[in-house]
Amino acid sequence: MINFKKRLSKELFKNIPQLAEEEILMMIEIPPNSEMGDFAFPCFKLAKVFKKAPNIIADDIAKGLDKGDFIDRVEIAGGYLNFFIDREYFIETVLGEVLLRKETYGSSLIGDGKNVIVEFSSPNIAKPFHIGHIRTTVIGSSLYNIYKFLGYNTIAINHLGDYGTQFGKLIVAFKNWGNEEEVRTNPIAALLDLYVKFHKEAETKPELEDESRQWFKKLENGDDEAVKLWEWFREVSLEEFNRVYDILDITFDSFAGESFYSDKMPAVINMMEERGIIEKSDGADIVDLEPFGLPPALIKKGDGSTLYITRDLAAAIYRKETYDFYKNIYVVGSQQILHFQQMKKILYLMGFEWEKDCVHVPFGMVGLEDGTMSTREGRVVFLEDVLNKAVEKTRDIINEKNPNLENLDEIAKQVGIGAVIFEELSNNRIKDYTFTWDKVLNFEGETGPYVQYTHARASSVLKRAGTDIDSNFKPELLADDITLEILREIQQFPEIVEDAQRKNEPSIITRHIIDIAQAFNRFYHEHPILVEDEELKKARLVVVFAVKQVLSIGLALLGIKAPEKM
RNA sequence: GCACCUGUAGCUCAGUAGGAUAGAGCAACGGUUUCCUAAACCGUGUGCCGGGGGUUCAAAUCCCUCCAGGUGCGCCA
Repeated sequence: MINFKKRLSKELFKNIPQLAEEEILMMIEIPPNSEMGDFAFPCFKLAKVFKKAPNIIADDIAKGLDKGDFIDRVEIAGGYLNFFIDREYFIETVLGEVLLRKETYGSSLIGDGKNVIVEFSSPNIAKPFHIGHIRTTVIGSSLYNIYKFLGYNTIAINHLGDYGTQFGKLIVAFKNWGNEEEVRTNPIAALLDLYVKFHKEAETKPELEDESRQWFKKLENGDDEAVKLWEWFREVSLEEFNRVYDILDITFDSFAGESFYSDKMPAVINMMEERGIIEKSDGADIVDLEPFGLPPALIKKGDGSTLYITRDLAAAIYRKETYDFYKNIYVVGSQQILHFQQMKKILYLMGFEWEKDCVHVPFGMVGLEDGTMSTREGRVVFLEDVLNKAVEKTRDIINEKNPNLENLDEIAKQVGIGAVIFEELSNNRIKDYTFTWDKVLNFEGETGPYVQYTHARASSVLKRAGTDIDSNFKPELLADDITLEILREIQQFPEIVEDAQRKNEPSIITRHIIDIAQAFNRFYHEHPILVEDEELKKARLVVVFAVKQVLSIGLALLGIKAPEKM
């Protein structure tokens, strides 16, 4: 792996033995402006150690430095030591690396032998799959890809919301007002109607609530009728969800949802009791988390039935036993920060030191322009509608701009869906955002189609060139600022991927491939590629190839297709 | 009331584990196409980085405090 920073820190270490090599590596930064240098080492911190002014220290280090074969020159500016990497060496190494590693450029084996669980999407059975679910779905899927790319053995779990008192309600509603035919033909809509109807009726007939609690109890006890209905609801809902997952091309390794853990909860509660961490309070069982500054966690209701957190505890323990995870990642909304804090503390109190490997990856809420989404009030934007509309719009654009394009449907799908996913993954996940049709259907500027378009352009040039990529090119022909800027971005890509993993933040990759695309479009505009001069053409084609390669890797990590034409 | 998150250009947002003159996109205005895809490129303008203190050689970034918005706090998930 090329790593200029690492090589630099090795050289610097020889002159600054007072610091650890690792420390030096962390201190190396990239100057705000490439004219200042390729890499910089700030000497301010050393001032205290050496009792000298930073610029003098920089000067001393520069004098003792062995430039080796890769440092062209060193400049001192203020307290900074600025390094200029030998251009030809830089060009050769970066492009050589991409040519060598191809679709594995930026991947690594740091995760080798480690199991990482990513729990994401997790929609509720019998409820619509709406725009609010898209974030967990695409963030989770992208994290899954990123961890896998870095060598982790990754497990995607869809923790379906397929259990809980809501199913008692649904059973009661179905038995009172349900119609088998309707549920069969249009499951989610019919079940949602029943759910809404239940709440309306329950306002005047509170006994319905009791009835539904009883039915849920029956379900937990394995009552035949209850289980049968529940299985049916689950099955028809899942069919609808799978349609969306197919469109998004997302797969899961496990659909073990909440119900899967229903028979594993008594054992968990026993463990807690043995540990003596459960207390009675107002008829319910709770765990006091006062010592951690957290409100108490409710484990069991007054009627003895369990709650969400108990299932999550059972799930975590089951996963540890089954997968022996290195990390157990929950891609769940920021509303549940407290829930996961409590869960981790309970695991801690139960003596599981691996609770620290359970990480909640929260994200902000999706709102609508006219307020928050409400399933019950019908104020909801269906994910499938968004995806379909994006594909339709893409088809219109293609018909206008590129009417002769082959397999229009396939490309329209790739670009339309890509636009939606890209938009979802372009901001820091913690930020709340407001869904607007304008935004998802905007295909210009920092968008998915922009990056895909850039990829298609690069692909098209390569195809037109008609020759194989020749790694025996003359690097000096690529030593202009516009081309170098592309190579700097490409050189950073592996670090960017690692950063995205460390922070569980796919948007870092999204932002970076925009930068690469921008740099390439500038290049594309300024430099004709398929020129007479064979040497120049050969060299530029290598750049085009590298850009296409890295864009396609980046898009794949986000879960977006990279069409060759569009 | 308590806890957590957010506050950067008209709008949407970046800002790399404190660092050099705070950057993109959109919107606005102007320009580029007999030439490899104009979903592109180039140019023009805008900032009390929510306010106030503090730490530091250096703060959008760390600490304190206040303000604004959001979220969460026992029988939902």
